[in-house]
Amino acid sequence: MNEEFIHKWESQVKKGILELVVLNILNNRDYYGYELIEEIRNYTLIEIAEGTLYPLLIRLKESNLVISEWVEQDSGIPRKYYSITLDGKKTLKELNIYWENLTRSIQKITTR
Amino acid sequence: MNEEFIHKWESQVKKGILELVVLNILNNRDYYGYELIEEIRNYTLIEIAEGTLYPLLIRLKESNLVISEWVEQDSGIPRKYYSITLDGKKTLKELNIYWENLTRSIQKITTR
DNA sequence: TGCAATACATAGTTATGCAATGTATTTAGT
DNA sequence: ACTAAATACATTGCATAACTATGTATTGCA
Repeated sequence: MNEEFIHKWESQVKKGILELVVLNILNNRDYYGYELIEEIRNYTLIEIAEGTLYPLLIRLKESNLVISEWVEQDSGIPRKYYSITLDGKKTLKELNIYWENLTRSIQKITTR
Repeated sequence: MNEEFIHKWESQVKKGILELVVLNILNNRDYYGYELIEEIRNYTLIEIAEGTLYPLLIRLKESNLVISEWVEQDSGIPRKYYSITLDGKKTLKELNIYWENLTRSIQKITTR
């Protein structure tokens, strides 16, 4: 009945959260874009469109939170690998703190 | 250093989440708008601007998730009280399920 | 008298997710 | 050999929502 409302809401909820997710994943090791999409799909069940991720990675790069490097493959299309920067790690720490407080707050509200 | 990035990110993260918070609060009892702002501020440390909440309540009403009623006061300005509808309760259940899965997924990523 | 708090509301700005579309290479199936 | 799907990147335009700024109006306090 309210499927449309819920669908729109789910899109809105992803705003900002996807940056948090991507930075946390890149905090473990380097990834290329297409790989990130699969990783997010597998580990979180979050659907992320290509038209969402690539601009997102560009924004992270422009904010100096990640750097990128083209890597030629033995066969196939070259991949652009992304690495988190020192700045990215520092910022991520603050995002994670904010996120933790936020979710704890909401937990209190939903379970009373 | 990246205060600007973090500040923008915090705004983006609130998108959708504020609707979840408001619906959960209204699921306990009726509130008027101004009261909701204080309630959210006190219980969650989430800052919500008036220019955010009032349009949000209008959207919830237009989606038939809440209804509103003007209530005259013995003294002072009349208050517009909001009540969650049956439709709102059903929708809220689904939002809470999605939210729970989402936060659990992110928890896995941030703590590895 | 004037300022802060209460209580509602809207217009314009800004940012992001997403569908649609595009390019190019490789692989698997028939 | 041909075709479709998968891989891998990217951009344009639309819809949506948070926020700043601004506005109206009442009440209480210094």
